[in-house]
Amino acid sequence: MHIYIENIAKHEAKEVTVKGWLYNKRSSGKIRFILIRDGTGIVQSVIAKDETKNSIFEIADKITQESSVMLTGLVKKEDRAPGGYEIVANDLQIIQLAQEYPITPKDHSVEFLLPLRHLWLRSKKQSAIMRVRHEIIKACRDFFDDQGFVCADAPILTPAAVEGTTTLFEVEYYDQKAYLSQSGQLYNEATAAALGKVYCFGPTFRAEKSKTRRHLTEFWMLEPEVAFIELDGIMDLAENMVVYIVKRILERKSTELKTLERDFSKLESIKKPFPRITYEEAVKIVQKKDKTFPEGNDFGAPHETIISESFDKPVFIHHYPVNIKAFYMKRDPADESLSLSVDMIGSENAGELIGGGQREDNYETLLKSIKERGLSEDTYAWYLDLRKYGTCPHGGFGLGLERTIAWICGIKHCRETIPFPRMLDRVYP
RNA sequence: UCCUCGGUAGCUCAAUGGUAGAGCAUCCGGCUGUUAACCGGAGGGUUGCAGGUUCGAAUCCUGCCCGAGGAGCCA
Repeated sequence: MHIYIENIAKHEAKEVTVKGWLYNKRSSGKIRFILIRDGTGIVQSVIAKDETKNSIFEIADKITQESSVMLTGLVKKEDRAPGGYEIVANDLQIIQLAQEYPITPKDHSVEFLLPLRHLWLRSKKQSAIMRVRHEIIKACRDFFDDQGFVCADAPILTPAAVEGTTTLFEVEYYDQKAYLSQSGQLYNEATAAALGKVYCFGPTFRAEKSKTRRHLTEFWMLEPEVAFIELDGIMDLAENMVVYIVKRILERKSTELKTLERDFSKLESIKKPFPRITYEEAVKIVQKKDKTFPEGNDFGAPHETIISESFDKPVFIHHYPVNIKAFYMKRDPADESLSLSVDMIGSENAGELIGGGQREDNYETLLKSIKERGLSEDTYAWYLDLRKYGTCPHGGFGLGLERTIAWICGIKHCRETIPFPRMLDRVYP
């Protein structure tokens, strides 16, 4: 019977077949140990010369790393085997004998591994990250679906910019120009007015010349948008979501977190409430360590580090000055120079994981803001329409998926959190 | 666009102006419980490229190419 390695314990003392790839092998005189991986786990099989067919023993000698194989044998509880179980082989077939495999079980540099990403994904650590990624995606969807949100995805091909105009990938769209989406947010506002509570979840694209551990040119963003919600409600939603995701990964992906050598205590402390500080309070924290930081500026990576190190949980920073946030942010009625915006900085120096806020819902104010920034009224005509036909207080946020995965996995660089990272100067493989 | 660091065997690195080397991988041999197994042997090099200084350059100088980290911008 063909089984997956993750279920091996259920088949103790039974004959099973595993299908997979040779992970590694060791030998000692007349005994061979081969490690097979099938994507769900790794299992050791033992082949002793005097206790099995000669043909199997010869195959075990010949087999190379990453050859595809089919192995049949008896499952035995064995403390000496990694994982606690091993298979006593009585049949072994090579599906394809692999050529010399470039990625050995020793250390390699990212320089070497990145062009080999299609093979690198087979390694223990990388496949663990992909499994955590999958669970985070599923947790995000479940969190919103269970509360009656509707997934209403935004288009990827768009006629205009959401954020700036300098960071767009341009594509030919028949006889006109189109751009790859930087955010689904403006469309979310339309679907939220149709459906009440919505989210979109898909790839977004930014042609920034950024070359840091936090940047990909193609990254996934989860963006909920809610009608009749205000700033505090947006923070509540984000906080509940993050707590839910972290708890679920701890419950369901502990094996993977162990493979990644993650410090569990750092994740176990992610509980409500998260600190909520104003931009002004955040500036004071930064200025304690960097006296040169001018109030009114946006925080750069070193400043985020200072803020992050002051807390052992993610922290919300709200009420940023209007001029460092996008045109659609609602102004604080109590102080017109401030916006009802909020960012969430991850703990352990994970950077900005969430950006969002309450949107400008007044037609005249929004039009003024568009004009002030030199944007075209015509381009945003449909967006302005939303303020003509039953406008209401509303808002939402965007969660950077790859940064969130990197934070939860304790991985430094975002490029390891997506199967095939797209970065400045790298689109292969 | 700017700043910093780097490029030596398939991989990871050493050799600080004087014979280019080690571990892993590969191939051959040994070992009946291995845990990135171990032990012995072999093959493997235009030191990123082009100039220059020098009796002599992987090493010093100039230019270029490629890569990594970071800044700005941003999730």
